[in-house]
Amino acid sequence: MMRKMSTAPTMKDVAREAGVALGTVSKVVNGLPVGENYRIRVEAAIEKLDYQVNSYAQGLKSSRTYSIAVLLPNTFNPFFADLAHQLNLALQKRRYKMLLCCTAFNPTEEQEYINMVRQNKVDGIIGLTYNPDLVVEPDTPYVTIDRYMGPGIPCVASDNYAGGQMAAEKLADLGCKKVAFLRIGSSLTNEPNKRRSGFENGCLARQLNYEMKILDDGDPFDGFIDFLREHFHNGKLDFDGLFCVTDNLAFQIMKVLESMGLKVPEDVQIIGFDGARMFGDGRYVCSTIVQPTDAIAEMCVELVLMDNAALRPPLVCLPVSYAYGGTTMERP
Amino acid sequence: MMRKMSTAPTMKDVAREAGVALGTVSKVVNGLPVGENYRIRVEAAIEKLDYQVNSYAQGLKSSRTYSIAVLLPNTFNPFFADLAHQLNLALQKRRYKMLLCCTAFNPTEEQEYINMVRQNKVDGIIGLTYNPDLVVEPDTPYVTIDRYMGPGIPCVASDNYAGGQMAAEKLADLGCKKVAFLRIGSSLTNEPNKRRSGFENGCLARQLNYEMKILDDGDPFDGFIDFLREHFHNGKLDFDGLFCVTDNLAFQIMKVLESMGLKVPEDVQIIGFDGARMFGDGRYVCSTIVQPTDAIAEMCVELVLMDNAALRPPLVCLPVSYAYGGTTMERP
DNA sequence: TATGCTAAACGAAACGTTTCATGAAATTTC
DNA sequence: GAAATTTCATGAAACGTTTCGTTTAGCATA
Repeated sequence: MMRKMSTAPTMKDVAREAGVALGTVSKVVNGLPVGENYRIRVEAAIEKLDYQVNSYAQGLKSSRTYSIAVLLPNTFNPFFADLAHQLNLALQKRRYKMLLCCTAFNPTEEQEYINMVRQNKVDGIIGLTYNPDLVVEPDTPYVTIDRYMGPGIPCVASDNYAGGQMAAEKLADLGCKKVAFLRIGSSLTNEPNKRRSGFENGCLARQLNYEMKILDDGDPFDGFIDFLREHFHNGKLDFDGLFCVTDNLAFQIMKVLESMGLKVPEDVQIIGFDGARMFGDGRYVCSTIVQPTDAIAEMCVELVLMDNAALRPPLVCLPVSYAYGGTTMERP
Repeated sequence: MMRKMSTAPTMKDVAREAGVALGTVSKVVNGLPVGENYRIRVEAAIEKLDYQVNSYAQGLKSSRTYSIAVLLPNTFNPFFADLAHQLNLALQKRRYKMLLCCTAFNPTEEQEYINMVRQNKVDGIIGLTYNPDLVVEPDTPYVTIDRYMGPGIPCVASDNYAGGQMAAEKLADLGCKKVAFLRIGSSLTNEPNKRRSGFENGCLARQLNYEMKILDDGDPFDGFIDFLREHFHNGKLDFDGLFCVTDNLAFQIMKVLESMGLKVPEDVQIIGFDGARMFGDGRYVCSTIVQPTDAIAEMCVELVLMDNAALRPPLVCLPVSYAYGGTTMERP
């Protein structure tokens, strides 16, 4: 007496087993109101047959897929890694799946992923992208991180302006007299660019001398080396403090300073931005302005799943904080 | 004269537009042989209507979803982050999507994700998991990283034994006289455990004195601190070399040594395992045995997508290499 | 007991593909 | 030139859900 076990059980099988109609099973599965005795019978049948809904049939019928695509440049950079992790957590909490797409900062990749994801009918997209003219399906909720892309597309970011200001104030508090701001990155208008104006403002408020060295994405890194050399006389740097636009940059700059025979933080104090840590819980890579990745992730998920699109704010800025990481002079 | 644009175009729309049958459109979309003139007409219609296949309908009908679930503990640890990235690359190359699931080393999470993923009818699963008795759907191809789970479930790993041996040899080459192996991690049998025996063997071959301190997953980290204290007399450590089972551990141990007033690598040389780097391309966190994450990822994808399950090897070991990271004495 | 009303189960239709039996057209063969 | 063969477009059926108009059962009222 063989049972046909060749194929996975469907709702129809459950209905037959429980002696109820198809629609009733559907209701039970979706938690809709059903008579108590029916519910019990259906649940027993589900248990017995080890029934699992087929989410492809579900997706086809209801165009609700419980999956969100996340576009990030990579998972190398601890900031992105952290973001990926927090997004995964926030989505999981709501029983959503995360489709992770690494774009390598490549505008073509970004667009291709968006297209691919359209086919997959994800319920929404959360993207930290660099393509200035990304074409997104207007009917798929889209939320960006760090990059304002137009009305109807909310952008979630740290309070970059406040972060820049905080960095300036911290350097001033730590006794710096002449500082510099180093930035390399996208030349598009985006939220992280506000770090510069925040920093400038902070310096002005504290009457702190400052210079800027701004490179664009394609520019060779050597630009910074040249800049530092120009300000290097008799074994001493003109600056006693540096604010680097990211921890990644700070990390690279430290290597340059080291090769010039300069000590961090004794000769130059450095503050980065992002809050990069080595193993998720290790110490910070450098003294840094920490982005609240947990809050950012939570907010992104909140917004991308929001029913009433009209209520979505165009820009959400979340508070940053300062963390000691050994590249500034104070004791932690 | 309004076109109905309310809903996305379907194959039926394309067929009507091109004046061909539904099946013909399907063939064109799937690259099956079709008369040249038909193909051209269909392609024009697809272009014109901006048609995108609905992969949920596709998945329902063909039970081929072009998506693979990847289970990793997190994306913090640079090794996992690297793996995630390389897997993403390898999958993307074959036009597969990656469903990333972070399990936080939690057996329950792991099982829940497996269950969730069953519903989603992914084409396969690649998992770096810790639950010893994970129940996986036998009809979904499963490939593990680092953990042999039984026949029919291929395991991809670095050559951990050779890596351990390499670490011992390196320490011997660098002039160490007495070394120690520190390990914390899962007590299950798994591939990384072979690092110990490889190391032991390497030490014996080179007549290098060694000790071991092995902690299990739940054990408090203080076990290592106690161990080091026991071997610390008059400001000197009994060991001049340490092999830590992961870079993460090496990183933590370095902090302990620092707090004891010991200098790395002058007082103690340290070799870790994994090949963790800060920003994907920064320097290594410590001198380390590097795992070939690219090859691991490629192999996992290869195996999980392999048509003939019978041909899948039970275990694949891939070659590791040594990298200088500032915690050993040689110049890079 | 007959009537009206509510609540909830029922089950057919539809979602957008793939597949396959059918048949038409083109090609080959004698 | 007719018959046999091959080639390939056709379109209906099926995949496993959700939805919604219909029907039935249950209960209160008179």
